[in-house]
Amino acid sequence: MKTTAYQQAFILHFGEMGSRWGINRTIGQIYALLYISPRPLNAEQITEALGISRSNTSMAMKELSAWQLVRVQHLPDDRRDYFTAPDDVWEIFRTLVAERRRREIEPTASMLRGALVAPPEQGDDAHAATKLAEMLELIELVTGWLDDVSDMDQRTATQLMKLGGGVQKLLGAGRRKKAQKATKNRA
Amino acid sequence: MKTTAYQQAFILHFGEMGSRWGINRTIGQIYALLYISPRPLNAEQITEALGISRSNTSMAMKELSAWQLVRVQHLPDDRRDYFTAPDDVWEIFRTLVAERRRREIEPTASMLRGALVAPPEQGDDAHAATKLAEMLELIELVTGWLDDVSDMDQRTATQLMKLGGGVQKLLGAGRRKKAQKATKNRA
DNA sequence: GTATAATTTCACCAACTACTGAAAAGACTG
DNA sequence: CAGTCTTTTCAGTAGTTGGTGAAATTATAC
Repeated sequence: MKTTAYQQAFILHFGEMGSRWGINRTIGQIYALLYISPRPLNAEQITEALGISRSNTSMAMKELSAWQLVRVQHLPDDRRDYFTAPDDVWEIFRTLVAERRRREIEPTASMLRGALVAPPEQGDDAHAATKLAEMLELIELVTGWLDDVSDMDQRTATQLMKLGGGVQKLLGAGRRKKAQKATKNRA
Repeated sequence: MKTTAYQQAFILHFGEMGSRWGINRTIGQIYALLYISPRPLNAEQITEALGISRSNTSMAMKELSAWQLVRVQHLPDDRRDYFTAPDDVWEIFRTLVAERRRREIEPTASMLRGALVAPPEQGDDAHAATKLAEMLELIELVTGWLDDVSDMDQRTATQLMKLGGGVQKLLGAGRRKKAQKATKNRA
């Protein structure tokens, strides 16, 4: 497995962005490689393409599997594992949203729910409880919405998002804050 | 400045989640503290409340300011800086979305645009270019939508999100993937 | 069973990040 | 301006994370 300069640019970018996205360089690179690869790759090919150690590849694949971002498959007469990224970006997007929600938001939502079971009613604690409630409400609103969108097929979701601020017309109200904007011609 | 056990729980949770959110413990704790504090706090109070060093507080405030997540204000006859988090969660949410977008998505979108100015037309590079285009399209769709929602006032956005999958009725199409769901009674 | 191929685990080292205390810089007062 | 209060910077260090090679484990073949 050798990669072209064109592919390299993309792979290296994902590696660098990895730290901002909370994943490590190796994982970012591997995912980029799998995403653009026209065929499944085995661990050895990945190792060679990226110039990393075999064990590093192994650990990264484990992590990517935990994120449910890769599929394993097998070729006839070959017992090595071959990996692919789903080829539908929309599916990848949904998986990412679901996993990030589970890891980064759900624990907080559940802590907040716990703190609000018997909210204090006096003093600064009462004020704190009010703020926690506001935060929880927003979290539930947004995650609920994300659930709804994840349940849509790509076509519907696309339609919905392209509609953008235009949805207000449908809702009947006309409360835009900053007049026009990009909205208009994305449909 | 001392914190109650109730406040502590919230603050410590944010500190722990910090690593998952890509911020450090100190920053998570400080933000939690400011968020629930009924009044502005100065650096010394924060330092004391969290049991960290004064210099750590200073660096954290610099970082939070860079994220535009805190406001500085002054009290009469007191030359220390007093910090607050915006008290509207919706505003905080918008800031977070905008900043994450700027730091975590925009660099990639711009790299993709660059790679697609003169896309290769043959072989594996051509396939890669197709995948990059798909990714860019999704990114633009989602960020465009986020822009639209950020421009809405909280009321409108809430209404929109509560509507959830119900928007499909408005759109006229009926393509839900997994029949009903939580959607129904959130309005 | 033994041999071989493929994968995973893990102790170790390197690189990076978070935090501190001390010193410097900046801002205001009289 | 000297003195004081406040904030910032920074070198050093502790703690964490990332990546490797060697060894162990698992899976298949003969």
